[in-house]
Amino acid sequence: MAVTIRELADAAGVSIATVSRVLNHKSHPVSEETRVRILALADELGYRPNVAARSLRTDRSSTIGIITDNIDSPHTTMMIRGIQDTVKQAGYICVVISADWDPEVEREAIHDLVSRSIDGIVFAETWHRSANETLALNNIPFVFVHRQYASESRLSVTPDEVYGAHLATQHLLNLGHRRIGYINGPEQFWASADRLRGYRETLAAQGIEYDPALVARGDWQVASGYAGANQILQANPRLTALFAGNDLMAAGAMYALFDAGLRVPDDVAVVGYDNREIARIFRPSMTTITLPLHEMGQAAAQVLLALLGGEEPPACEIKIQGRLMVRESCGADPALREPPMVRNPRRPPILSPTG
Amino acid sequence: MAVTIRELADAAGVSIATVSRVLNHKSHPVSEETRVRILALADELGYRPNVAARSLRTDRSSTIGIITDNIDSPHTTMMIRGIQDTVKQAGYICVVISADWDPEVEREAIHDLVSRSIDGIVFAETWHRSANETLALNNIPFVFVHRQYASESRLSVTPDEVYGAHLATQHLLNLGHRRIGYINGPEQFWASADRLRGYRETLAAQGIEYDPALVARGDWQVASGYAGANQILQANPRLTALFAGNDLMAAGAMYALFDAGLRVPDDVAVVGYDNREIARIFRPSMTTITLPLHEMGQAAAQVLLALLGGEEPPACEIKIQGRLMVRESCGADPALREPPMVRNPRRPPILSPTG
DNA sequence: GTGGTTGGGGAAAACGTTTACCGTGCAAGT
DNA sequence: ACTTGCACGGTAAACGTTTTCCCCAACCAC
Repeated sequence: MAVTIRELADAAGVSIATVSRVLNHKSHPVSEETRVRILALADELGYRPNVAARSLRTDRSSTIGIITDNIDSPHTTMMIRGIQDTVKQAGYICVVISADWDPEVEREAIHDLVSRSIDGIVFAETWHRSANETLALNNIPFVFVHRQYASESRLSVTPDEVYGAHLATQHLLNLGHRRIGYINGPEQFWASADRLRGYRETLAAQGIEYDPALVARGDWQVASGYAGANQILQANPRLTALFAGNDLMAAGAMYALFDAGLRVPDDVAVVGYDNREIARIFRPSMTTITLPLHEMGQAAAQVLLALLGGEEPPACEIKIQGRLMVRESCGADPALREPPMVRNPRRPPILSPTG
Repeated sequence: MAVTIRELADAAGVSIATVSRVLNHKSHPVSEETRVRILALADELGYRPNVAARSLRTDRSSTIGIITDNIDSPHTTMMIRGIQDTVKQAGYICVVISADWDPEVEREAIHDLVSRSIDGIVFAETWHRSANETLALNNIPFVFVHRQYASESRLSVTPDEVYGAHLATQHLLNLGHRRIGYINGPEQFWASADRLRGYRETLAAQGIEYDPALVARGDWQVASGYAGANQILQANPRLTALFAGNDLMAAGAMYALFDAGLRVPDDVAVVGYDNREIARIFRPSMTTITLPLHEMGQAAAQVLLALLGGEEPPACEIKIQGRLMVRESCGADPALREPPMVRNPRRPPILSPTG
């Protein structure tokens, strides 16, 4: 089987204590000579500490848990990637658990992780506050990332939605638009509230007063973007720009504009949010706001690592800013844009009514 | 801290050996009375075996590893979900590692997992055959799922690409089409080879001879679907149907058809492959072949569990069949279809040139 | 009555680490 | 010369399980 610390110690002619000391580079001094000898020998024999034995002794496992409601979501996987990339450098690996929006499953998962001497947990887009006490009791550090409900003050990292909506709105203002519609997500998501706020504040800063007739409410889905755009259009026939709370609704909105005989971006400029895959593929390709999921994962992991190292976390609530991704749907100067997936040399974008 | 087997044994007035025996329901008999007493007490005290200690003793960890090149891919996450769902019922959890197409990272990951007494590994969409010997040496079972290169015979589960292409082609034939174009993926992927084969065999079975002028080669991306469709169209002006090797190329193809003044599905029917998110969102929504990723993950996990249980695996190469997802782009009877994301009551689908 | 079997249970070794506790031997300070 | 301190290293306990070996009582067959 695998080579143990005992065998390594015997081979080096020292005690296992010495080996352990050089490997864990602790305070206890070891002569430079034996140090390099053991290190060389360890490398040669391919020695790898048995993690189970170490965990048993130290009650730490070099493992962090990621609890999410469903790993099968584009949001979640990018955050996981960010977390992994960061903790990996510190020698940690990740176990991922899908809790399926079921508090009982989540609770069970937490207990399981605790019995595995997990070092820390990040809750991605979820938290049912089940077994919160369990974690506190075993004082296992935990962090939230992209959590939906912000009712309590917790260590968490979230996207800066206000800033993102500001970016989108300001971009449209910069392009000369003044009547800018907004299709919001469901109000119970703070993302919706914050994005609406960013939209309003940016307009206000420009001296444009808020007009409720320019705002519709969707449910993040394509069909609601379609309906929302029609609603806004009906109240504002002279609309020149539309900002959608996410890319799916932006797609629906563009379908609606097309059906209304309006061209994008020529007649109406459109900006989405999230930078989902569809934004790249759509024609016209969508200008949108990126959700900085990878960076959020990294930030959450850094907070967790700090906690594990006994440090104070940098801040209680960390907000990560996304950025504007300029593509075709906003009608901005092509020089600013990334090339579209399919450029049509002869014809206007597919959504234009020229056919 | 957590309650140990010692405390549980003391509370029950028995030895730890007895407790261990009832908990692991092994051959050694225990009287029914003490059995229920211990079980009740364990439940009451919230006893959970320390996994590290158990691993140390048994060299098993109730953990299986998933190695993939990049967790941030729609394909991968659905397979992971399938794996998780299956192994969870057997008490296993999953650690997932992204190897980034780097054999060295993969090798390192394998060693890490071995030192953690991992019970089994599934390689998802990857394998650099690094450290294959390591696994064999420690006789850790492993399985491949959705592996790209099939040069060697290994325990693996893959989608039945021939069947999927057959489904698509047959569907178009059933709708009355005879001149059916095909945009293939890059030849070095067996998925491309198999899909092409399914296409050819289905045509042959119908007595239609294979025409190379109806086949183009893409690279899975949107732009290549655009180019491929144009190429086929130029050689076959009377084309009535197009089958694309994936949904992205199907999207590109539909853009090309639109630009050529052709309506989908009225003039040309289109079928994609993979059932990616875009297939649902696109207008017209795409008829496509599902990639049975969840089922593949489940199957792979079942094979692994069988191996872990000492059983013989059911088969060496398991192929999972996808199914036809009928939507708008093929022009089939609407009664057969799932409702599109956005139905337009007044106008034809967006891709039609009526504008 | 003797020997064998069987149901039930305990003692203790072992798994591979980390680490608290002790020894040396040597240099420096008094 | 006698402490004191430090650099270096060994011994052994401990972590919480599983499992081997053993024991005891009861029962059965002869």
